[in-house]
Amino acid sequence: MSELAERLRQRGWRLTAQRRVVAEVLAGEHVHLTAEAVHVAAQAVLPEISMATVYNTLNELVNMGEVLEISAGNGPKRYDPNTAIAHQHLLCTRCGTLRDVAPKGEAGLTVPPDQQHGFQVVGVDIMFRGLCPACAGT
Amino acid sequence: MSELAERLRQRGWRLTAQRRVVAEVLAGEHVHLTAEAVHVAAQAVLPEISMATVYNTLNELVNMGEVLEISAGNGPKRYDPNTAIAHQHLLCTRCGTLRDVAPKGEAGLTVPPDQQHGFQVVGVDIMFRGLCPACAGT
DNA sequence: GTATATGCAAAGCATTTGCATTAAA
DNA sequence: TTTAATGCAAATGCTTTGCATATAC
Repeated sequence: MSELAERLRQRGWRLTAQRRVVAEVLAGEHVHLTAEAVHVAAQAVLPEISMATVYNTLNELVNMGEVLEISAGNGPKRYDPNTAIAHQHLLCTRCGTLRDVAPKGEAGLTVPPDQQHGFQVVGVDIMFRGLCPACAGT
Repeated sequence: MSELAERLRQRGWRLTAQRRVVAEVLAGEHVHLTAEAVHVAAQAVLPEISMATVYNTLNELVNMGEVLEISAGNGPKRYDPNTAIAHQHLLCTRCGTLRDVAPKGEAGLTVPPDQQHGFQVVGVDIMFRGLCPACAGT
C-alpha cells in the first residue's frame, strides 16, 4: 500500500478503495497529472470510480497539504504530490505538460520590504515556460 | 488617446470605440483586473460594450504580446498590461488580488542544463503568494 | 463598398454540489 | 450502528463561438 495512504489513514482519513487508488496513481509522479488523467489511470484499477470522487479526493489531499494544485496557463489544473521537497516547475505552454525541476538560484528570492504593499508573504512559486521535446518538433 | 491603442492602430489594428476603452481601462494599472472588472470599468464609459467583446479584445491584446494573461490559482484570469518591464507578482490567495513587484534576486534563476528534460526554456514566471492587507485582517 | 468587429444568446469545458445509496469504522 | 464517502446528474463559473447587424477603413 502506498505510504501516503497509510500515513493519512493514521491521521483518521477514512480509507476507501477509491481514495487508495487516487493516492497510488499520484504517488511518485514527477510529471503531474490532470484530474481527468488521474480518473483514467484510476479507472484502469477501479472501473467504477467517478470523476466527482476523483475531484473530491484531490481536493482533500490538497487541503491536507499532501498534494499541490497547480493552475498552469490554460487548460485544467494539475496535481503535484511532491510537497516534501521544495522545487520548481517546467511547463510546456503548448501541451500543458508539467514537470519538476530541482531548485537552483532561488536563494535570495524575496519581496523587497518596501514593495510588499502590506501583504503578508507566505511563499513563492516559480514556473519555467517553454516547449517540451514533443512540442518543440525537432 | 492611450498610447497603446495608438500604437496598435499603426500596426493595422482596427480601432473601435470598444477596443479603445478596453485598452484605456487596462493601461497603467499595477493591480491587475479580471475580464469582469474590465467589463464593468469599460461599461462606465461605453454602456453597451459586451462581455464577448471584452474577452475578444483581451485575447487579441494577449496574442499581440501587449498584455499578459495570468491564471492565479482559483478564480478568473487576470490581465497585466505591463509587458515592457520584467517583473514579478504578488497574489492574495484569499481574494485573488494580483499586483506587480519589481524583481530582486532573480538573476541566476535558470534551469540546470541537466534538468531541462529536453525542454526549450523560454522564460520564467515568479509569483509570491500571501494575504493582502484587507484579507490579512489587521 | 468591403472586410472586420460587435452584441446576443447558446454552447463548451472544468469543476462543484445535492441527494439517495453504499461502505468504513 | 453510526458516520462519512460514493456515484449520479444537475448546477455553476468562466470563457468561447455562431451568426446577423453595425462600423472602420
